[in-house]
Amino acid sequence: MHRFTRLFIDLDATTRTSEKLTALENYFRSVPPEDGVWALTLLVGKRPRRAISHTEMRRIASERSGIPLWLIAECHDAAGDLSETLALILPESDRCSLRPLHRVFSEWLTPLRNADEPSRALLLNEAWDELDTRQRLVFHKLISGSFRVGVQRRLVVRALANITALDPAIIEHRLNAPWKPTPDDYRRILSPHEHDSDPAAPYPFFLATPIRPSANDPITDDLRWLEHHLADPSDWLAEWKWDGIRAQLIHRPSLTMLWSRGEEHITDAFPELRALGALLPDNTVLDGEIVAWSDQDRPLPFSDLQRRLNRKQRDLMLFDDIPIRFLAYDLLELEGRDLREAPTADRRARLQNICARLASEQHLGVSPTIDFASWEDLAEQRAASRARAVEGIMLKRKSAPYRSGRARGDWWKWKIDPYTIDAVLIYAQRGSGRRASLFTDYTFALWDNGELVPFTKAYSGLSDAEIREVDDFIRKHTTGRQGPIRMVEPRLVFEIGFEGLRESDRHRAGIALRFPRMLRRRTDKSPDQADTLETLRALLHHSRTD
DNA sequence: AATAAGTGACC
DNA sequence: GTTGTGT
DNA sequence: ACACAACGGTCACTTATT
Repeated sequence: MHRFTRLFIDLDATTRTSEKLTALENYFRSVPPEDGVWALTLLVGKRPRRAISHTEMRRIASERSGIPLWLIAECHDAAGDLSETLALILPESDRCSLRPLHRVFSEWLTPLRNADEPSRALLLNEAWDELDTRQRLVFHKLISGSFRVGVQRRLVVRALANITALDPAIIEHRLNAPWKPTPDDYRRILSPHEHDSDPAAPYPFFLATPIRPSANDPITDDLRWLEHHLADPSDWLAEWKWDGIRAQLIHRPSLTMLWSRGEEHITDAFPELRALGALLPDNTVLDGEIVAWSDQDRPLPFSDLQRRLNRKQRDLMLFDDIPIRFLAYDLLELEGRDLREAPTADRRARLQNICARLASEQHLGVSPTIDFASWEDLAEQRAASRARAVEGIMLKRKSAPYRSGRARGDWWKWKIDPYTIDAVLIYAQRGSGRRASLFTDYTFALWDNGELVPFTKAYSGLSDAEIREVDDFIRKHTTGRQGPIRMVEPRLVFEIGFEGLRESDRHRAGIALRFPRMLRRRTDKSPDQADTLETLRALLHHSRTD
């Protein structure tokens, strides 16, 4: 526990990649597999679900420290983090626990989850007796299900690659296969032998970058941007950007599996697709999109598809209500040969060959390429995206290999221009972490019969400087409070951008937005010039019919 | 038993 | 998914 | 350019509270 706490503090203390990397390498070099595998689980895998509720933790801490609950709530409000607050208010201890990390799980965390209430209090007190302040902080995060630390998977992979002198891609591939926090699995993941990888694991996905991503790109026009950055249209392959779930379909002898982008095994949700495996040559891996597909031969909304995911009740799989297709767009492996280094155009040709034989399969299709003569031509076709129920266009360099992760340059997404609407800021809430001291979380409203009706929240889109301005306004123009929420004088107007909208009964306005964000402050507009709910309803109606 | 709140997957 | 910041 | 942090909403499911 002391080494892991040290690692946590080190990772938290810096934003420098090199320092994080060193901290990770030192840690993994110094701990035995029993502990290393738990650390690995915490850093790249799933954080433990909570073993005790905040309410109960607060109460037990209050009993031990003698600090009343209301005061703890105040401290929590000021500090912004309950684990930290409780670590600080408990009677100080300078003992430092040497209990190894795996025993923290087996002797504290697991029992805590299964114990009854009095035993939970006993266990917690026992742990507090042994841990120092920093260890308590980490421990609280572990047991309350809020453990998070500032490293992402990639960095951990790099650290392990450095330790083992293996290619990061190999580590990545091994981590993609199912593993459990056991010393054996840990040794396998760190095995210096290159081919100890699991054939059931998906390849790391290649992700596209949005075109014109940086706000300060001097070129503001999409067509100019394409001409400048992608140059010759004939070097590029265009496809529709489907609104579905990215997935790899892996077919091994007597085994077909489907993996999502988050490396989740989702085969069980789509048995129709597992059945496709039998039609493919052994050891074939397809990359593509699972899309809900109407009998009108067009995509259904994403939310329909989502209903097929995470289902426990297998008897109600909605096969007929929500039919699906796998639209393949890449071939990563064929008959055991890894094709990722081959040019995109070649992989495409082979993919079409394989799927041509299966043209009658209703659940399988090749995502068609879009013929286009010029960028202008493609822009015109893109304008039909909403009508086709797709999200825009994908552009892939014909000569490029299949890369891993969000590598820039070869795969681009050119999404449809977002919808926009001008709305009034009416509530605000504090952010968390780096933004704990500022009001960064905003609720927006539209006019409806002379009344402002809240319809969405948005956080992203403002720079720190703009946030400070808005925060200042909120502090000076608060009209009331409800718990952590401040009511704000309805004076600021923002242009809200979003990708789509649908009816929803979770919101008073009856409509929910997809990917809402602030595009800009409308200082030129007064609140009464903001849009109405009627405008939004009209957009909703329009989006269903065009 | 019914409802609310939380979690984790997808986008 | 989107976005802004820091290195 | 990249990694990271802080956020939006849905759905299905689980756990806590009434």
